[in-house]
Amino acid sequence: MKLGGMFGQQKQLAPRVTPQPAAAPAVTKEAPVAAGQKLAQLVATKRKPGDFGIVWPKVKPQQVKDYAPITTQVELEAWLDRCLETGTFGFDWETTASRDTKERWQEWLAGFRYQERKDEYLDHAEEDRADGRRRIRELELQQMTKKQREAAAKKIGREAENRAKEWEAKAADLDAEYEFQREVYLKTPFDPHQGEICTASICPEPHRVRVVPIEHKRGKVFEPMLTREAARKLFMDTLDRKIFRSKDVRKIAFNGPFEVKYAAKYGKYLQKPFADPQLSSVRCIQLVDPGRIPDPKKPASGLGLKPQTLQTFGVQLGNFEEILQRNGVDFFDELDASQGEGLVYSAEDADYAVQLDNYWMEVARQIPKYEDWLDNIEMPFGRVIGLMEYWGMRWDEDLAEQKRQEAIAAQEQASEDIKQLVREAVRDEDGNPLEVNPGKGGKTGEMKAVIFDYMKLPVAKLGDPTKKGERLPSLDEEALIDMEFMLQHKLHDLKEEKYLAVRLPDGWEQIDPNTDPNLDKEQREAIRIHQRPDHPHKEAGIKLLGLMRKIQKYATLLSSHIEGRGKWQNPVTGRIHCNYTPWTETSRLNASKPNGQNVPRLDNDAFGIRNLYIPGPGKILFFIDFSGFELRILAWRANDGVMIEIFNTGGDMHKTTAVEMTGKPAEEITKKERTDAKPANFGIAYGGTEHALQTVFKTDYGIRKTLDECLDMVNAVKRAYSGVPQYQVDVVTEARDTGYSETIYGYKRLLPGINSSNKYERNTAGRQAGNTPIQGSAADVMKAVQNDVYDMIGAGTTLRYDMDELGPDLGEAELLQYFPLHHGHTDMIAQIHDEIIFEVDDDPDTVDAVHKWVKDRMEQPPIPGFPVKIEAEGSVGYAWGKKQDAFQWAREKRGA
DNA sequence: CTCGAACGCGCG
DNA sequence: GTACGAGCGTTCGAG
Repeated sequence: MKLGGMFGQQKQLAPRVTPQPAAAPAVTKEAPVAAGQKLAQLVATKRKPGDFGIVWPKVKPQQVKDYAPITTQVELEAWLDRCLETGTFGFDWETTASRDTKERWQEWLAGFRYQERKDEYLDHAEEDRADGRRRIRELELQQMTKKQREAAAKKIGREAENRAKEWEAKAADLDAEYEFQREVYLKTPFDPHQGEICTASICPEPHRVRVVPIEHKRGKVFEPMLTREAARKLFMDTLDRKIFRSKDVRKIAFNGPFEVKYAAKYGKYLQKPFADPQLSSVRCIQLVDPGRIPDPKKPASGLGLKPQTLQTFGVQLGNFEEILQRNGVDFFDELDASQGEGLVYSAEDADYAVQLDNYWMEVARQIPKYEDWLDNIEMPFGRVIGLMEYWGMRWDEDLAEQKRQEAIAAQEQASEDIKQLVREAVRDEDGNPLEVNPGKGGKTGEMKAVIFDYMKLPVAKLGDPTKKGERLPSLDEEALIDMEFMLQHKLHDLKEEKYLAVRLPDGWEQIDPNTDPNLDKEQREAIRIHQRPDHPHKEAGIKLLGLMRKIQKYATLLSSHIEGRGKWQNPVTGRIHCNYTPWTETSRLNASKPNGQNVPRLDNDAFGIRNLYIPGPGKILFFIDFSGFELRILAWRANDGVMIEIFNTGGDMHKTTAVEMTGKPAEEITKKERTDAKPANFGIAYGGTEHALQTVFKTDYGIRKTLDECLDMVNAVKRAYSGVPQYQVDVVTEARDTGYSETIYGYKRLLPGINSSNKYERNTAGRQAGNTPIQGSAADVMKAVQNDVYDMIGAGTTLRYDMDELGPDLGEAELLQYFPLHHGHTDMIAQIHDEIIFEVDDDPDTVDAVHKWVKDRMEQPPIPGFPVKIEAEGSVGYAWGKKQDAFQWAREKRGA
């Protein structure tokens, strides 16, 4: 190694991890000292921003493996006792298509008649060709010239070939459909509603694993005298009794949500401690070795169990698909898991989950607060993800179809109106009415040509300046609003808007703005604008822009929110199970396939899509959300006395802001003035500017304000809550030093741009530094709450299960009072950042009990001494779009 | 024909 | 050129 590489640390962040950590630069760059001394020394040394001075864990060599199958309950109990001794339970499920799923597949195959239909199509193709050849031969018998015969033969041949090709295309479609369905079928083991656990492996310490083959077509299985259902139940019950409910055993699974989801299928809940080395590894790598993550949007990609085991321990694990392929089978349960590669494959995952957990938690301990955050917030939250994915939300298919038809009709009507309007307003080069294709959303190239080339409507806004290439005119909602405004007021440039406020002298119609000596510059401009003729397409243009806004709304609602959701309905549950991941920059959740966190609000949706989300039979939806959550967190983080006072005394922050903006006393603030203050308040948390505020007013509130007015408002907010701008300066200063921004429980977001020489990058990073502690702390607090909800559901479920087994003990009223939450009756099914959705028995006592417990938990101070009151509000509904107050509902229900 | 960029829009 | 975070559907052009 070159000396420059060892000591020249200009650009160095953290060293790269290698399979041989002895070679890692962090260990070798300084004189060898004892680890403790070294740590102390590193703490004392001033480090570069983003450098955590990690001492990479020493990797112990792999030992001879003790992998073996377990086939009896006695062996299982003994092995779990071992886990109790070590305090470690590394585990992994192998799953397969369930019997029902396999039956459904066989039925589908039978109905699809793949081979039969394919043979039929190909026969038809062959017949068509043969027929063509026969008819060409017949031409010989007819009276015609050679040339005629050749032409006729050519025609017949072409027609026959075309018919044959059509049959072959049908055969190809059949192939494609079969392949598609088969791919879907082969993925069913990932879905607990279509799959089943066939094998489990259990690791109490590195290198020692027992594999439990529960249901396999070959080899020994667990308790072979039992039915497979009974064996699986015995296995899960035993795990639950000895391990899952224990608060002393660390349950470790790589990609924990998957294991948790399958546990939920059997009504099992895993109490903390719960570890997932996928989370600990990626979270650590993001901070100490960010170069290892090529795509920050998908930080876990390339960091699965197998690549990590290779990179960290130098061990190449078996490949699942290859093993199946080599054995010529579709699913794992067709292999023997009691010996050979089936056994080894199962065992390895649990073994290396434990080893990776050990390794990365040693790294986490060297990052301030990270071990705590991972152990108490982030890793246990994987259980919540698994649970919410397991349940999903019921989707009202019939109503959805009705709404789909309505949306299609609305979209088509808007499309027809646009076409007709363009025909009337615009002629093509030949003087004929112009035919235009508006597409689904009215944003095709043809439409752009109509608007900007034919009609020459004014351009209000150009495309994204941060993107390379020419800035084309924008047609987003803001642009459409501004274009309409410009037509109304004869503006050629939006910058002229300010002249509309200029007071015109009497008789301005007759004044020549170019020569009159009594005018100032502004008056001249104003008169010039007012004296302009109307745009030749003023009326048609305004109508067209209105239609453009409508068709875009309909297109979005139809494609993304009706059709785009319905297609994800699970074939078994009929529900929509969206996926969640924690991979966001602020530690928030995200949701996908479909995104369950962006369902349109009723006030912005002509079709009421939230009403398509309904509870299951005998159930009701219970919603509870933090009120003003991020602003409360901001009040704490900025330590702003005024904001804290407002939130703690039930005051009205929007009104207070309005007072500062208008200079009027609080009693005289009008409803409009209060509404005006709202976006300004929300904006400050993002480091908002007057420009952004202006856009929000225009697009969300339909109010036009000048930049100066918006600037005044931004300044008013900063004056009213002086702690906030101070906080924003302080947090940036700190981030420039440390290289990161941090949340309440310790998540850290690296901000490489914070010291950039590029002003834009630096400012962006500065706003992120200010926002991350707010948005990220809100996310952390929500995760802590949901972790406790999960634990409570687990506790209630366990208690009721034990009562069933051991005989009744408590009455339902007591149960609801002390353990209000339990599986299958009070289920947590979704999270939308500051809101949790539950599906609960349609019973006022149950709803009240859940409401009371969850509200109380949510309103606890996030940390001791937290100065701001936290409030949560509950509501219920038989559809997402039909919320009512939860306490009132329960009262009425009891009365009825 | 497939894939990705650009654009636009839904949510907190 | 100036608001934070996220996912997805449509359109269009490159490969």
